[in-house]
Amino acid sequence: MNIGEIARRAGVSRSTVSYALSGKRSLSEQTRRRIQDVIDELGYRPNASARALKEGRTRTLGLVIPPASQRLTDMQLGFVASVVDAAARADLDVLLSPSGGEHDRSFERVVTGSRVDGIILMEIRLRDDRVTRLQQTGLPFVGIGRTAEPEDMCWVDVDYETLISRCVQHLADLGHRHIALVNRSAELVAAGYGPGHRAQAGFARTIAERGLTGVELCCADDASAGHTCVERLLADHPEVTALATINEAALPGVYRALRHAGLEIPRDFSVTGVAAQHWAENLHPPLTAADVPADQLGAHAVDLLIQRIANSETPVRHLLLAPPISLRFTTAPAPRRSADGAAS
Amino acid sequence: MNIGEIARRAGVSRSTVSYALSGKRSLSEQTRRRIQDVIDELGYRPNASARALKEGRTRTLGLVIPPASQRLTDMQLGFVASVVDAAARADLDVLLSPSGGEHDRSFERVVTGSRVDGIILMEIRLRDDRVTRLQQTGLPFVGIGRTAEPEDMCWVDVDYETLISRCVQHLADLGHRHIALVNRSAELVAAGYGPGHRAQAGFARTIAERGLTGVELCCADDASAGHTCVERLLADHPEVTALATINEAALPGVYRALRHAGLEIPRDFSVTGVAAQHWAENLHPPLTAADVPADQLGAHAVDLLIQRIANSETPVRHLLLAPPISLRFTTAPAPRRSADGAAS
DNA sequence: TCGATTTGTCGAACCGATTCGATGAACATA
DNA sequence: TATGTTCATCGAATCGGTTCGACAAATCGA
Repeated sequence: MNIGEIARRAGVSRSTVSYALSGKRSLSEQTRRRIQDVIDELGYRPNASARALKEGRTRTLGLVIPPASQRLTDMQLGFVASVVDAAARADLDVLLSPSGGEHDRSFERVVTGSRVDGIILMEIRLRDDRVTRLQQTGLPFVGIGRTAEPEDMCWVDVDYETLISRCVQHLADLGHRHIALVNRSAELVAAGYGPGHRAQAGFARTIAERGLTGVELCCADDASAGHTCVERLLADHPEVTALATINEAALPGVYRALRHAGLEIPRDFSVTGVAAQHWAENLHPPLTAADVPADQLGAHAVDLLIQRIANSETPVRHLLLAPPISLRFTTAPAPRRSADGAAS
Repeated sequence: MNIGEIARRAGVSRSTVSYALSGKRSLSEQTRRRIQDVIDELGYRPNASARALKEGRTRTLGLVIPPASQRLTDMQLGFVASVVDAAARADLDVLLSPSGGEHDRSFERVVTGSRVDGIILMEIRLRDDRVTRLQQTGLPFVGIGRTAEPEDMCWVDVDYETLISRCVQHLADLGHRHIALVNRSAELVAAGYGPGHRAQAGFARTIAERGLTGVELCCADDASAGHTCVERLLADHPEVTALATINEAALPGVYRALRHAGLEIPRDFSVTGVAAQHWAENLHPPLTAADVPADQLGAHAVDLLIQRIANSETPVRHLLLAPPISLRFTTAPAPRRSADGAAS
């Protein structure tokens, strides 16, 4: 069931069938009809490999995700979903490639075997070998996230520095003087995870500007780690009355630990940060947070990539989003506390 | 940078380079070395489309997921992760295709354009057009889930009927007489979602066998729906003292509604069901549930598919898993209640 | 030393599409 | 009627690999 078979049954040459399919030359209505009938009858569709070989493009995008074994956060899942959706809208397929860990073969295959027309790279580190590798090869790519020197690459990113700064401002405006930052895991930050570092920077800067005191904590990406982390925070720094976080997966545990300690949110303790909208809304109480528009980011990344693929001379473009904080129900004026930090 | 270029630089023919790469014929150590050096120097890798065209296989698996816009449950995410991992271990790539909704073009492209060697189909309905379509085309495929007549296809599935039955048995053994089933959304069940129907069947059968009374509820896949659903349950059926569910996404809301109603889990109300282990453990209190081993299922599906691809005469095989219930902290003996159902 | 076998390499065909230049028929123009 | 256009279609080359048959050189056994 290849193009030759169609041609034979329709009594035309293979090239004529090809033109009927692509419309790149005019055909008599009569032959076009005949060819279309045969195609419909046999359910023929051109072989993707053959087409890719001749055309020099695969109509496929690569999506490089963090090693799949490590659970994706809600936000990451949102990115994947929106990339897949946006690609589907543009009639492009998506090839998934876990990278990092033991999966470097997969990354190399995708990058180097002409399997895809371009790549979307998630979870970029401040220094990232994969970016270097992609720049070597010249394959078009767009990052969701950015390296330390991001000028000569295309990316979309969330401005964690600004967002965490705004969170701290917001808490300071409410009278909180002692604020914690709950970051993502220590290993991730140590490995140069950009959002972690930028959140730190925004936090430290704003704490200093407003003359507050701040505590930084790292926390693994799950609820029980969030629980432990806040227990420790309350024990070691009882003066703290609010926290901001970029670790959405930890939030259920954060809530739980506060409740266990007899602190009601937001009356006794305020919580805010950066999270996927879906996640923030489904917590209880719903989280006052900067809602990361994962769907927009993913779709925009796909758009940028499509442009670069169409014309590799397209200037590199960036999109740095700092969505406003959505006020929900987890921040309130700082409670009055006695000197030792117990709630009044 | 194609095979001809390598051949020229190494001073051999293209076929010799090909044999050097595949090892399918013996070469002198000397020429093999020379060729390998050139390959390493230029970082050459064969063009995947050309290879796929000649070999007649793409070394790619298709993974058909529910429309990405609709959020994946934790369990579904586990399937995706394990499929991607298992495929990577077998040096296969994974092409993602959202299906259903507006994405039928994507499904057709994957199925019919010779883009993949085989397909893994998630979220199969009791009657499923995609299965019919795949059987027509003869493309090897394996379902995660199964249709109403699953004998002539390959699949792996979770035995929801047995699992929910066991949940009810467990609750009955603890003295509960009035038990609810929290199913997934009404639309999903109406659309012929297999697990929904099979859970219903197991529930109804066991309720009858043990002479209990049962209530069935449908509930959308998120926490707030779970909350509403349980509120309604408590209002309409105050005699109910326990529930079983296959709707893991609703569980946080289920817990919350029970707490709001002043019911402590498991003292006043027992909760159990089927969930991804990760999810069950991260709830608070951790859920007594049948832990679905998503990673095993996905890996097994990939294995089956690889076998079928290698030899399409491989007999169809099934795997129906009924993992044991892990006792955690959400079931307890039925509370004594007054006749109108209020806790004593 | 001759024929048989093994070893190492090459050339050509092929996979299934796309696309360019060519060709012949139909038609218009002079 | 000769000439130039336009239209519809075809044949052949091409994309970058793999693989089969051929063949020369080296090695072996008798």
